[in-house]
Amino acid sequence: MPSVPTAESPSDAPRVMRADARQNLDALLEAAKTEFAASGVDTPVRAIADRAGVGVGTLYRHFPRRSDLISAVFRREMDACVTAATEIEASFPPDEALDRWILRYTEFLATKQGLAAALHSGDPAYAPLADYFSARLTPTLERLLESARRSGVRIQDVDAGEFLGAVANLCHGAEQHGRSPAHAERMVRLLLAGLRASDG
Amino acid sequence: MPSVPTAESPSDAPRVMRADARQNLDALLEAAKTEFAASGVDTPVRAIADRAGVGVGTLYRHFPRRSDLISAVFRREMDACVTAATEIEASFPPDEALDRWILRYTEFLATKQGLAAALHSGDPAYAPLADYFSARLTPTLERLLESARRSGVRIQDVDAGEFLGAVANLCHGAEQHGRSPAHAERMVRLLLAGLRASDG
Amino acid sequence: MPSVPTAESPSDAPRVMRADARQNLDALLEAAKTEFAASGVDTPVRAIADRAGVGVGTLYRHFPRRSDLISAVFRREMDACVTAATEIEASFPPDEALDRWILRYTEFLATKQGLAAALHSGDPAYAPLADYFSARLTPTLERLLESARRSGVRIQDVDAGEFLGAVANLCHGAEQHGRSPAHAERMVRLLLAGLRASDG
Amino acid sequence: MPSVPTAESPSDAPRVMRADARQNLDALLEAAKTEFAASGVDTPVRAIADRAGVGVGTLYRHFPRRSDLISAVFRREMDACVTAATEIEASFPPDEALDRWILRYTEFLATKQGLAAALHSGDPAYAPLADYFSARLTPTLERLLESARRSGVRIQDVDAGEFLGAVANLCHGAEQHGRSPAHAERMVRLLLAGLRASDG
DNA sequence: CATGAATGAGAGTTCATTCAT
DNA sequence: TATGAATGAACTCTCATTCAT
Repeated sequence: MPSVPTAESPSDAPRVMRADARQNLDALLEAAKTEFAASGVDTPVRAIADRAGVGVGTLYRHFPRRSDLISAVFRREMDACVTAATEIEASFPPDEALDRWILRYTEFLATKQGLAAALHSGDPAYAPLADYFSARLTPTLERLLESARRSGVRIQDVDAGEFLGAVANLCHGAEQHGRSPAHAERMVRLLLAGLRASDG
Repeated sequence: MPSVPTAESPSDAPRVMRADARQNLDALLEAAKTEFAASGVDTPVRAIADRAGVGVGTLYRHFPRRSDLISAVFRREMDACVTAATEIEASFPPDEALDRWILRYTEFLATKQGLAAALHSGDPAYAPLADYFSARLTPTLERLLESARRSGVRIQDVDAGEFLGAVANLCHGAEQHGRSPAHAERMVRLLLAGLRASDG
Repeated sequence: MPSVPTAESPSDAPRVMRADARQNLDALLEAAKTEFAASGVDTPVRAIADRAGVGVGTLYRHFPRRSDLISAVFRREMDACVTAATEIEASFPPDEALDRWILRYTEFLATKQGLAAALHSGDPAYAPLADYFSARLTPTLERLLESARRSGVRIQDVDAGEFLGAVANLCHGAEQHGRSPAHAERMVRLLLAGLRASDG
Repeated sequence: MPSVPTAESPSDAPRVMRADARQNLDALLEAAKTEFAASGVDTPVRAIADRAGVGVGTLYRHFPRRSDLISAVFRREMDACVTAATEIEASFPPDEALDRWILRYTEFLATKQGLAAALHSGDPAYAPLADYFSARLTPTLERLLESARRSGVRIQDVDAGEFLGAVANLCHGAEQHGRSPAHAERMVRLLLAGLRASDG
C-alpha cells in the first residue's frame, strides 16, 4: 500500500508550529473552504478572516497571496480524493471502479467552484496547484482507465487530464440556484458513456 | 419631425427611438460583445463605454443594469444561432445535423465566457435571458433530437436545456491560456457520443 | 518681455474643462500644497481630498499617481519663482539680483519639504518634475550667474542645478519645530559667500 | 554565575546585562545601521530584527521606540567622529584641521540619511539624541573654529550647531540615484569657503 | 438626450506593536 | 528572556452609479 502523504501546509517545511498557530491555520482553511463554496474564490479576504475568527494579518501571514490559500484548500481535498481511489479499486471491478471514482471526484468538485478557473487561469501563481493536480489526480485516472482496458472494456483514447477538466467543467454551477444536484451527475454519466462508445 | 424607426429596445416594449440613440445602442452592443469576449462579463463598465465612444451615462440610459447589457448581447447571437439551425437542417441528414448544430452552438459559445454563469446565477436579473434561452435554443435542440430519433437513431433521453448547459460548461475556459481550442471540441464530441450510447 | 506660460494642469491638453471640475482641481492643488507643507508629501491621500472637500475618486481622476499631484503643486510655484527672476533682474544690479533671487527661491522652498527628495528619488514618475526644474529654474540661475560675471564679479564655477539642489537641501527642515526661520537664510548666505570666495 | 559585564544600555542607566542579551544588542545595532543606510530610518522594524537574527520582541525589549534605536545607532558613530577630531587636531594646523574634520563628519553623515530629519523633527523622543549631538559634536566644532581663529584665520561668526546641521543637510540625498558622491563634497567646500569670506 | 465628473463604499495590503508561548 | 504569531488600524486604489452641466 503506497503511502498517502498529506500536504496541507502552505509551505513545504513548517517543521514545528505553535499550537495556536496551527489552530488558526486550520480555522482559516475551514473558513476559506466554506466561503469559497458559498461565494466563490474571489470572496473578500476579510470575510474569510472574520469567519475564521482571526485578523486579516494572520491570514496574510499564512497565505501571502490569495492563490496560496486557494491552493491549500483545494489540495487538502484532492488528497482525500486520491486516497479514495485506492479504496474503490479494492472494492469494485475495474470498469465500475472507474465510474465510481469519477463520481467521487464530482463530489470533491461540488464545492470547488473556482478550481477549473484556477487551473486554467494561466496565472503562474496557480502553477503549483496545476502541477499538484497533474501529479496526483491525473495519474489516478490514468491508472483506472488502464485497469478498465486490461479487464477488456473498450475505452476511448482520451487524455486523462483533459477528461478530468471536462468533468470539472460539467460540475460548474451545480448546487447553484435552480439546478438540481442530479444535473451534473447526469451529464457526467453521459460523458462516461461517450468514453465507452465505439466510434470517436 | 424626424423619422421614427421602431427598434427592439432592451426592454420588452419596442419604442420610438432617435437615430443617434439607435447608433449609440448598436455601438454599445458591439463594444460590449468585444469586451466580454476579451475580458469577461465583469469587465469595467467604463471600458465598454469608452470602446463604444459614448459616455457611461449613455450606457446606463440604455442598460440600467449590467445584466441588461449582457442579456442584450447574448440574445443577438442566440438569434443567429437559432437561424443557423434551419439552414443546417435543410442541408444535412438529421443525425449529422444534430452534431453540426451543436458544434455551431459551441462557436457561439466561444466568446461568451459568462453565458453559463449568467444562466445559472440564480440572479432574477438574468431570468429574461434564461427565458429567452429556453424559448429559442432549447426548442431548437429538441427539434433536432426528435428529427434524429425519427430517422431511426437511438438517442438517450436527455433534457435539451440541460444538455445545452452541459455543452456550454464544456466550452468554459476554452481559448484560455494553455488549452488547445480543440480541447472543448473533443469533449463535446465525447458528450455527443454518450448521447448515442446504448446504456445510460 | 517674454511670455510666461502657466502650466498648472496635470496633463498638457485639457482643452476645455467644466467649471466645477476646474474648481475641484484648484481646491485639490491648494489643499495638497497646504497638506504637503504641514505633513510632507507622504501625507495620506484621504487627508488632501478631505481638505479639498472632494472624494478620493476625484483626486485620483485628476492625479492618478501621487507624483502627479506633487509635480503639479510644485510646478505652479516654480513658475512663479521663474517669473520673479525677470522682475528682480529689472530692478537690481546683477550681483545683487543673484542673491535676491536665491532668497526668493528659498521662499519657494519654504513649504516644499519633499521637493529635493522628489527630484533625487530616481523614481521615473518624477522625471517630468526634474525635467521641468532643469528646464526652468536651472537656466534662470545660469542667466543670473552669467550676468553677475559679466558685471565683473568673480564667481566660482559651479553647476547651477547642483547649486540649486544644495540650497534646497539647506532649506530642508526650516520652519520646523525649534528652528528659527532665519537659520536657513544664514546658511544660504554662507553658501552665496562661498560662491564669491577666491579659492575653491 | 555568569560574568556580568556592564554595558551602555539604551537608557541612560548602565545596567547588568546577560552575555547573550549583550550579543543581541550588538547585533541589533549593527543590523539597524546597515538597514538605515540602505533603506532609511523608516525601514520596517521586521527587516532589522531579521537581519540581526532575533525576534521583533527582542528588538522592542531593547528599544521600545524606534527613536531609541535610531539614537543608539547614531550615537555610536558620533563618538567615533568626535574621537577623530583629536587625532586630526594633533596632525594638522588648525585651519586645515577644520576642513579635514568637517569632511570626516560628512563621511559619518554618508550613511545617516535620517539624522538631520531626526534632529529637526521636534519629536521629544529625539531630544536625547539632539542633546547628545549638542554636547559632543557642537563643542568639537567650536573648539576647531576657535583654534583656527587663534591661528589668525578670519572666520565668520556662525553658530557651530547650526553649521553642522547645514552640512548634514547638504549631504542629504548624496549617494542617491543620479547624484555623484562628489556633489555633496563640492557644496560643503563651498560652505567652508563662505565661512572664510570677508563679508557676511 | 449625452456626457463624464464626482462620489464613496469596499477590497487589498502592510506593518507597528502586543503578548501568549 | 526571547520568540514570532496575531492583531487591526491605516493606507492605497478601483469602479459602479449618480447627476449637474
